[in-house]
Amino acid sequence: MNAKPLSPRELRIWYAFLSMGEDVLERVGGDIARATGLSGPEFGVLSRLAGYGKGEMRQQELATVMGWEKSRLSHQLSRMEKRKLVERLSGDGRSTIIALTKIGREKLEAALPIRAESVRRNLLSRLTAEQVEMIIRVSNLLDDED
Amino acid sequence: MNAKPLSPRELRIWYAFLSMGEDVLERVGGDIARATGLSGPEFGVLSRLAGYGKGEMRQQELATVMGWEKSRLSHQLSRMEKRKLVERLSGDGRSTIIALTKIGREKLEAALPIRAESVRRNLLSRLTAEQVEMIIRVSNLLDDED
DNA sequence: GGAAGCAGGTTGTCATGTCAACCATGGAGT
DNA sequence: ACTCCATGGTTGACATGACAACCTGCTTCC
Repeated sequence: MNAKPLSPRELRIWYAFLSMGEDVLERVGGDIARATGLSGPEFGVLSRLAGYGKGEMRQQELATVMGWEKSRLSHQLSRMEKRKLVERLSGDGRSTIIALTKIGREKLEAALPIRAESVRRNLLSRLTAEQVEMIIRVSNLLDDED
Repeated sequence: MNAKPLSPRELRIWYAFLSMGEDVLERVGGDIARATGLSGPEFGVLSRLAGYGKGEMRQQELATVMGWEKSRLSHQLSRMEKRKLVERLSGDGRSTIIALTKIGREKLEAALPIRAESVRRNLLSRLTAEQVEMIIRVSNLLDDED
């Protein structure tokens, strides 16, 4: 357990891997923010809410589909509630229902085509079919592990 | 300018791309943090400092090689100074020299093999030669664009 | 020499994330 | 009924990040 530090070649691969993700994410997030004022996390919450049923979901379920801890989601929802993007409806006592507001839905509708255009321009249009296959394969690979 | 929303297939690719980066980054960062107590940003600053000359660099130069804004770096250095990982030496009046401390260097030395092992285990060992080529190619592609 | 301007840093404010401690409700088991 | 306790949420403290406003020495240029 005293591995040799990464070689220059290994370092290059590692940095390339890191910058690949950061860069694309920043571009797409920036496009959405400039067009609608929504941040990445805000967009994420709104799109999940809209994607299930009528734009309502139990908070715990929302946390699960987003892959977030409960406290992270609670903080995020508090900020979004202040900005009228979502509202908290009292559930059955120990649970809480999160619902899209009118404003939240409108902003989301405006953001969807922007994201589509940006993802296509910044990522999809630059990938060959083999590269797409690889992304899916590597991603599945990594998801499955311990 | 009213693009159709992403299709389910496009969405799958996008989410796969996102999770690929997040997941690996979280594992490597977690390994380093558990072993040494260093966070990702802290490790980044220390390794850049050690990588150039004797562990000293002008603050502005450090910002450039990290690709960070000056205010982000200033905040980060303040926190790291409080933890005795780096120190600020007065430069020529309008500049500041940032230097590794003994503690900073020791923690960095401890972290390097951990990172190497973790990057190999979580990324490099899972990629074929073609996949490595592709990562470098896609990354270069994306770096060059406006 | 004096005004303008810029480069290098700092600071404040707010959004985002993580972690741990805490609170409240609904059951389970006795 | 009463104690326990797991589940669902909130809160506080702190690290991280982005952005804008603000200082402060040089230079430049007239």
